[in-house]
Parts: sequence; structure tokens; C-alpha cells
Amino acid sequence: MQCSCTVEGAPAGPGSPWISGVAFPDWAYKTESSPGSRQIQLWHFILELLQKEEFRHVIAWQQGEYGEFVIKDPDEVARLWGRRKCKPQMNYDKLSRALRYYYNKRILHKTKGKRFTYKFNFSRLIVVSCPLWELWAPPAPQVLLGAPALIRPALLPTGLPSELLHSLLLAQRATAEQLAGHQTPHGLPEATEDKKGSSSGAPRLGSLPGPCQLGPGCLLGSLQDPPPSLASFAPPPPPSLPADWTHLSGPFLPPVPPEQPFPGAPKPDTLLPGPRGPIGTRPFPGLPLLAGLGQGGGERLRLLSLRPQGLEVKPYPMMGAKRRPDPREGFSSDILRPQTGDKSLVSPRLENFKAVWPLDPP
DNA sequence: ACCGGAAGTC
DNA sequence: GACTTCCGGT
Repeated sequence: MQCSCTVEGAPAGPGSPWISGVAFPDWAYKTESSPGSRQIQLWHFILELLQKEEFRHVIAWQQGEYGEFVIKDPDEVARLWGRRKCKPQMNYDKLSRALRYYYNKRILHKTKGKRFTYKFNFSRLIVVSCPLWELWAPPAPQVLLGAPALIRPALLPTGLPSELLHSLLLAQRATAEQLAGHQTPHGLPEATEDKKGSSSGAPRLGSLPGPCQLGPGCLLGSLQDPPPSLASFAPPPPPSLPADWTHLSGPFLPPVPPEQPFPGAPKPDTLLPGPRGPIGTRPFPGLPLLAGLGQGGGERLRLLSLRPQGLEVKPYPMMGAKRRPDPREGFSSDILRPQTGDKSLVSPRLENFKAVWPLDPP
């Protein structure tokens, strides 16, 4: 029998938006690997809590580090997780074990030295969420370096909900920023990923899961179901979001760190943990923008990678400097942060972005 | 607190 | 596959 454990505070399951209208759409609860499953994944759950204010005292984004969060009340988080999963015996020890399994998948990594502090690897998350995104990541890093308003159209599956796009786009910003920090000329192969060789990790480029080419993998069964109404999502855009983004309400975004690297300034090595993923999983060079498109023909979203002005001006002095990340982890915790004090909380980059929706999605 | 192997569950 | 449970080790 089913366990109807949707209790106070605990995020409800699919179909029942729980917080100010911001909940993951059904597809979000489906695992690519297990199409039928609507079991929420832990990282999803964490993200949910993270973006909900009422859980601030339990878990919250860590100031300063993009993607880093602190579990302030381990027991409570475990309890909530246990509720959600109908595992009353859940505790932090078990939950943390699950969290640890994310290390190899590169979805998460531990911030050493800080208790209960972990950090999301958003670039990885994106890939995990929709491997397809790798497809339109142009192999040429120069793109990031301010290639002229190049446009890289790409197709995204119909169902990719705007909330995800929003989140992913922001994640990309993070990725981009990270790239700005320690980008490598070319996605260096990183052989050591799954110690066990078993493909327990996320999909890697070069061996993209076939199903995702514009299809199944990313559609997540949303072909039939039209994306959730945008109107149903309360759009409390993060302070860093430009007005346009109100269209794309987005749930889980860590607050934009105050630090704002400027041209010439030492790049913060803060963002996404991994300077590079496994072969080809380099994050998305060009900041893609939602440009909208005809749903008629292919019912697909076309992503245009507009010139990220904020990024283009970034110098990339590290072309020569090679920092060697831990080959095993893929990312190091040795994060050196610039001490750029002031800076507006606004992301200069995003400010230049424009999201265009020719036709409001249903 | 944190790590990761091993086995079990769904 | 994604945990959950248990556990020895640091």
C-alpha cells in the first residue's frame, strides 16, 4: 500500500505544488533511468528545501560559495527526507550516505572542513537532468571567450519546462562563471570517474545516452503533457534576475554571491566544483538563451546562445596556467575566493540577457 | 563527522 | 538505478 506521507512542511509530491506555487513539475520526479518512477531524488529534495524559506533554519545556501549549502539541522533534514520517502527510520547518517553516493556522480561534493556543508555541481546537475544539453555545448571554448554574437541554435525537447530552463540557465551562468575561473582549453578527459567502472555515474559525453537525442531522455514523458502553466509558478525571481525572467520562474537557485569577477580580476575559483567533467562534459560555453520558437513544426524550444556580454569581456589568462584538479574528485575544494568586497548583488551577465517567449507556453 | 564497502530493497 | 541499512575505519 502506498504511504501517503506528505506532512507538514515536507514538500509534497508531484501534482501538489507545495510552496508558493513553486514545485517541480511531474517530470522532475521522474528518473530518466526509470521512466515510470516518480520517486524524487535526494538532490531534488535538497534543492527543494533549499529554495524554500521556511526551511532556511534547517538547510540553506552557504553565503559566498555558489552552490554550497549547509545543513543546519541534520536530523530535521533527515526526518523530512524520511517522510518524503516513507522511511521513518531515516537519519542523517543514512541520508549522508546517500549524499556521498553523489560524490562519484559528481552531483555533489563535500566542503571539507565545514560541517554539514556540501556543494552542488550544477554543471553536473544540468547534465544529469538533461543530457541533451551537452549536445549543444559547442566544443569550442572560444565561444565563451567572447566569440562574436554567435548563435548556436539547438533544439530542446518540447517538454522542457521553463522552470527547469530557468534553473539550468542560471546553473549555466554558474558554470560559465566557473569556467571563467578555471576553464580548460578543451574538456580534458577525466578517466577516473567511476572507480567501479560501472556506469553508475551520470551520462558522459562521447557516449551520450542514445535516447536523449531530442527525445525520450529529455522529454521525460512530457510530450503528452503540456508544460505546466507558467502562471502557476510564483515568480519570485532572485534579486539577480532581470525582469524578463519573471516568465521563467525558477525554484532552486542559490543566491548569487556578492563577488563579481571583473575583467582583469583574479577569477574566483568558486563555482562548480569541476573545472571539467569527464570527456566532453564540459559545461556549456555559450550562455544559451531562451529564444523561443515555433512550436508548430517541431514543438521544440530553440535555444540561442547569445553573446553573453558579461562574459565576453572576461579575460582568460589561465589558458596557460594549468591547475591540476584532483583527478579523482574532479573538483577540488581548494577554492580561492576573491575578496571583491562591494559589487552589486546583481549579476551583470544576466542583466544582459533577454528571454523571449514568442508565445506563452500553455 | 565523515568515508566508503557490502548487501538489501524497490 | 537510487537509494537504505549496516558497519568498520579514520
